[in-house]
Amino acid sequence: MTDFSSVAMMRQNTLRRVLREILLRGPISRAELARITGVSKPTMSEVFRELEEDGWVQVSGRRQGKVGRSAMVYSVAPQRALVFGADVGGTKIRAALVDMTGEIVAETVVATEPSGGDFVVAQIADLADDLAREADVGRSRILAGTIGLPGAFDAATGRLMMVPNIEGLEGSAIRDRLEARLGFSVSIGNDVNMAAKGEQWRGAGAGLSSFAFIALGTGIGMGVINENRILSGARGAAGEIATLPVGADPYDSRTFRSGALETAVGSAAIKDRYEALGGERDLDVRRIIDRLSEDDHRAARVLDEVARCVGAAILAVCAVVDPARVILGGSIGSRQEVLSRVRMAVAGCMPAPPSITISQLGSRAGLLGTLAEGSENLWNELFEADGDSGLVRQRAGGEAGEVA
Amino acid sequence: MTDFSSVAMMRQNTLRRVLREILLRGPISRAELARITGVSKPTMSEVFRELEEDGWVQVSGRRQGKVGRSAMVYSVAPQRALVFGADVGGTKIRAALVDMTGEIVAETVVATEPSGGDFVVAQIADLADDLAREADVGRSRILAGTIGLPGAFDAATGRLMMVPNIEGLEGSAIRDRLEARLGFSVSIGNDVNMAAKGEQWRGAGAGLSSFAFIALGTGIGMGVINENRILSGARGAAGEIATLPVGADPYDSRTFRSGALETAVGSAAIKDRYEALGGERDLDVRRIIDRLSEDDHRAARVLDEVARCVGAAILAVCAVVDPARVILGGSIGSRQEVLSRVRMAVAGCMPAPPSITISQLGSRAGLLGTLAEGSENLWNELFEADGDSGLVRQRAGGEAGEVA
DNA sequence: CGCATTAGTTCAACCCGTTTACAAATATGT
DNA sequence: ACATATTTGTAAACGGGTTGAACTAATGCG
Repeated sequence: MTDFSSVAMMRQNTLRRVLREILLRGPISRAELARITGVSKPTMSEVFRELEEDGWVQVSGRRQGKVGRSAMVYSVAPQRALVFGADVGGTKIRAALVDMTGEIVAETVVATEPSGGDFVVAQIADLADDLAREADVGRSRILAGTIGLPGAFDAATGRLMMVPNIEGLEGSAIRDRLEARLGFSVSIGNDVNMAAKGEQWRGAGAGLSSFAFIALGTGIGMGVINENRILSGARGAAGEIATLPVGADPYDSRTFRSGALETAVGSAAIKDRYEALGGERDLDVRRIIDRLSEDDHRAARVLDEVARCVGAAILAVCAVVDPARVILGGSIGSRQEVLSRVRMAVAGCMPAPPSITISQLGSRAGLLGTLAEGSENLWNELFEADGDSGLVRQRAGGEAGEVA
Repeated sequence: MTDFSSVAMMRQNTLRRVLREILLRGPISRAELARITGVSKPTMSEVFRELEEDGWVQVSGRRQGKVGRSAMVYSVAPQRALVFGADVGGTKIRAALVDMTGEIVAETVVATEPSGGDFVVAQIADLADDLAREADVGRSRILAGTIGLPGAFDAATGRLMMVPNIEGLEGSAIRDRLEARLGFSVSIGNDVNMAAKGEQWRGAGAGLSSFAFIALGTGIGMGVINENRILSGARGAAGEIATLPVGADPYDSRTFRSGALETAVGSAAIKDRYEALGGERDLDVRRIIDRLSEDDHRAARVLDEVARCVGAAILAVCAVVDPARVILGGSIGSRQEVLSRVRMAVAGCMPAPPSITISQLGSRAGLLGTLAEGSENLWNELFEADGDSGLVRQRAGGEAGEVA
């Protein structure tokens, strides 16, 4: 909305406007920016002085070769503001730091603390410290962070519900706990939603404003992006498609709690189906899919059945949210053998099926999503928010200083 | 984003900020507003002078009874800016004008021009004229409008697709045509989405930020509100749940084009089912439902079957978008006899079903939704947009004047 | 009727951005 | 090599918008 109209706010706005343009347009001179934005040259110089003093921009060269005086070229100091992202899974935590230009300056993977709860919170905080050290930047330069977690984060109550795999987080005010430990503003996202966001940032969803990401592995889950926003639902449970009435009778008491679709296409279901057809016992799902190349007709039949269920699920998803594309991920969903069968199935039940592709980022999708989400939040805070974004501290009798 | 920081913009911002506060806080004095907003008294008086000169605010009384000098109390001139809304159906067009306080100042219903196309466009334009006359306001005071239409409006291409019931609109750039005729900025919305918006504005969705509205009549359709925004989908086809894989095999070639769910629960399906059970022929669906009170076991069985399908559809919708509530509307959906059966069905397939209620606005829901949507658009244009919102014309050697 | 209190105006001062003018630096043409 | 056109960047004067302080106006209260 419109910001405060006080005189002091005007400079704050100019600072934001100029910094944003430098970020968007890359290395640029003051005169050039003055022409583009309409801000006068004297003001531009003054603004650059403040931004440079505060460490936001730095000289990155001189423009030469053209007629006239050579220009000082400035660019944003990428490490002035960093964003922390972490994708917390039941077994692994992936974490990284990204700078303002979108470059990942440090990344790591560790095993999740099996004790869960506060141990995981502490572990995440340590990761932030480690990464800052690794990237050789001040810890205080991390201004925002996003944590991806399995489960539904209810923004209204601030609590994380339905958390599988990690002990001691069910019903926890995880955001507040993390903020207290990390010392910067934290947002929480569902792991599959984050994977969708990641694919949009630099994966199979690049350039799309509305699409769905379906993670098909042990279980099944979905993240939907609609008009560039994550579809969250009233309790943060949107995309929990395990319960879709597909593959089994939804009114059957056996599927009442576990979810019809998941009992039809989850890893356990695939194994069960394979064994029921007389296939080898205790075989990993990956191995079952591998056997397709050995002309295992049982594996082929099982996969066909699974694909028909996934196809119907995609039909349902398209009926409700109309995605431009469906991206398949997860250990099963990202198999080419599954994709081709799903495409076939979808062609059999939809007159105008969406494009269907495989995740480009694999297991890193979730992490990249948290980085994208965190960067977006920081961007909004710096450039879109009302009032004082704390870009450059108001000088009250002193020098300009740190960020809020 | 942040607006232009030029000096001239500062006053524009102050105007917007002040006008918005007056709208939100109702009748208020200048001194009071100065205290609340932090804007100084001299500036506040100057701003009020401009707003009054331009007709945005007017004196509405004096504050007396308190110690000290009595204050002039101002409020927004409600008819300074009006919004036009129209819900265009196959047989009827409902249209209305709403002022800035949200009060409907004129409303009408007419039969839709059967010739369709340009005739309907002209008809809508005439309605705007008629309503302005009826409300006794200048036609130019209508600053924005929203038209609800059946079909999917693809914002990317600007064209309306899949239009049933109205001739000559398929594939049309309907927004541009309407804007040309109406002379103010127009937005297009799907009729069911508009009904959902209407229920949120002043119906069964009041106070909810995420819910679904399901229209069950001749066909079946849905509008979803997620985080106060309409879920549109990539091609504006979100909520077209006629094709949900419920009630029939989605891979059956007979339901390939018509949609599994719609062939199971549409009016035609209900009649067919009833007749197949040996019920009276050529009976209106409304009459079939009426017969429940006469202990017609065939009607009961048909309705139970339909409710089970709707229940499974709601399960699917909840799995995908997690609404806080499902509102049933349309000629069939708004029947109490249907609601109770659907509630029963849902309890049989969901551990934690959403609340399910009947539309409070009936056939006016769509119209109210267009008014809500149009008001929201105007609000954004006036108060949230970048740069010059044209609230008060820049004085260039003359008096302040009209709006853009 | 005087006083405390609140509403609203006048005026000088300040901050920010712009315009204009000018100094500094660089490529180009002769 | 040198003048010239061109561009960058700074200095000074100016103007618009907001503010704080001082002031006038109006009202309730004792």
